[in-house]
Amino acid sequence: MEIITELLAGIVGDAFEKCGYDRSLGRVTMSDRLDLCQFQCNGAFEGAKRYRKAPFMIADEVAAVIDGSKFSKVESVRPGFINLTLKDDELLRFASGAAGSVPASNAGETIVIDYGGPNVAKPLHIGHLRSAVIGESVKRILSACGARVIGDIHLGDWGLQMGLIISELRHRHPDWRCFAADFDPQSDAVPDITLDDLSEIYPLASKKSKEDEKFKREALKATADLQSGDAGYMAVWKKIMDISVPDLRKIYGRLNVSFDCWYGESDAEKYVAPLMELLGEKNLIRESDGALVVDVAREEDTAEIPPVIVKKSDGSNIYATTDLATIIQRQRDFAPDKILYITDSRQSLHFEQVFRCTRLAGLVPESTALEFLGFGTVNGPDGKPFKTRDGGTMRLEELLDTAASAALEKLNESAHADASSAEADKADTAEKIGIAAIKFGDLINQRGKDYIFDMAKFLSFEGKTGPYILYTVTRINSILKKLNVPYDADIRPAEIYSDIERELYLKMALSGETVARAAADRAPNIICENLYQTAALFSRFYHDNRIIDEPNAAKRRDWTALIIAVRRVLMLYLDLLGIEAVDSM
RNA sequence: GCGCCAAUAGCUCAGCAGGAUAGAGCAACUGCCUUCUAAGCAGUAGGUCGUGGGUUCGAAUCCCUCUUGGCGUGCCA
Repeated sequence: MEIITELLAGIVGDAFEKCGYDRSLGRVTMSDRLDLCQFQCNGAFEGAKRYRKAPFMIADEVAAVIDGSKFSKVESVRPGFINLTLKDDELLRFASGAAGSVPASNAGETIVIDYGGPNVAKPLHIGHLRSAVIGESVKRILSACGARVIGDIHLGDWGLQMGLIISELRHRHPDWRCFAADFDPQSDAVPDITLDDLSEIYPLASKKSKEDEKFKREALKATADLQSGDAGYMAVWKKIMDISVPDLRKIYGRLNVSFDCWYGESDAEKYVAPLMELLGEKNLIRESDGALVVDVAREEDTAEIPPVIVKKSDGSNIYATTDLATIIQRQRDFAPDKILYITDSRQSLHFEQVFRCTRLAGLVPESTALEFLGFGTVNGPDGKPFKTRDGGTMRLEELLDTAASAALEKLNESAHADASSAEADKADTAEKIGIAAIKFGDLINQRGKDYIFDMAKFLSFEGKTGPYILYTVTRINSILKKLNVPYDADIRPAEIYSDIERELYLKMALSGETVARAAADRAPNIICENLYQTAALFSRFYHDNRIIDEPNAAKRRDWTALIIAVRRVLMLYLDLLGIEAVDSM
């Protein structure tokens, strides 16, 4: 599809060129003064410097020769703006073409996105929300723009956290066969462990290791032994994976977050030896305090960049090891053009080190982009990292349940909630509304910044929220049902009757640009913002006009076409955010 | 110490490849449901864009100083 501002930039650029100026000055943006025009070009200001001429003179000159066939208004306005407004039929043509389609800005690219990154040792908590939700959206946006995108969850299943759990289990159950020297994986089974056990054991073991040096050493030893393939520990590890992974799948499923690969750090193990060999061949490894490190600092660094530790002094792997080994695996399996990492921004230095090491070792071609997309911390209303009222960590599942039950309550008290809908349907709708509230609330924040997670605000479902968007869609659905017109009916609008409609069409005409920008910046919040604005414009239109009892048949038909197009845009945006709509609420 | 990031309305946040009057949601106040779903709509009020300088015809946006806060700074991830 065509991006409208680019198309207009071509037309205006032609005019600049015709007047003897650089055609790139013809850049067109959406107007910031809709009362004056729909689009503007500020190229005359920029040209003024270069050509030593007053901006308004250039603007006058250029405006006079712009091909006006698509415009109802082309004017030069002091001190040098070129203002453009499309003819209604052109706007309609653009808007109905743009509604629901996206630019192929990433066609032909293969992109691996590393997101989610849950730790299998403990239940998902609110901190895992962002990576999952942002990653899913970025994946969908890039995929919509034509890229072949591979989402990889990159489970945290091979580090110290496993050693901690194993050590604690060993203390509790010294009699378990898996901890015996003569453990036989063929005949000995590991007793059952439950999710509740895990969620109790991990924090406890983690705390214990900070206070008890002996226990810490045991855990480190267990980690190293696990990585070396100790049969008993492997059996316990397997057990933990067997109970943890299905639970993760369930919750990511609720969040409508999916992964193409469920690889973990453990899957990188078989690439660790080749990695070390390669680093050795290139003479990149140096021994330091018993550990093996790679120096990645550069002359021009203003900050001190410490070396990457690729083997700990006890011979075990650290996250840099698995991250590097995983790059080998990804190169081998997918030969991606880009690898995107979506993790907490506190890991930025770590990834800087890993990326530098990757370049030094030549693990991927020079042309392969490695991008770290950090996100901010989720804080509570007090501005400190989010905690429950009793100071604990809020489990993600509990959070989703709370949102869903608040939505259900609201659904029940709603005037529209008639007795006709089954309880099961209501619960399903409430679940979707709750998830929409949480995801939209997260995604609307600029990725890199910390944000305040306020439960009360999330559960109010008012204003600029996910439920507002879903509600807007249900209103359109409701009208279309009463008109007996399918949601996806192919009706082309012929006429615009009011400014609000014109604004809606303009908004829709710019949807391609919105998606392209969100893709380029890996910024779902741009989609959120435009989704809200589109929905809000529709709501204004909705209140000013009544469609189903509009006596003028042509008008009714055009309005029907309008709301179908609006619906298409809303649904597209929701899909790009990974949010499911509901039919009614 | 060094490095990264942030600071915009009472609160939470957009806006930042420089442009015309700095926007939204919430909270406050006023209206609007016999009419397509009021999880809505309209309106009022609310801002020296942290400070000081600089670049520019023009700065919330770019550069520098300072202040405050957050984070990072080799064997957790």
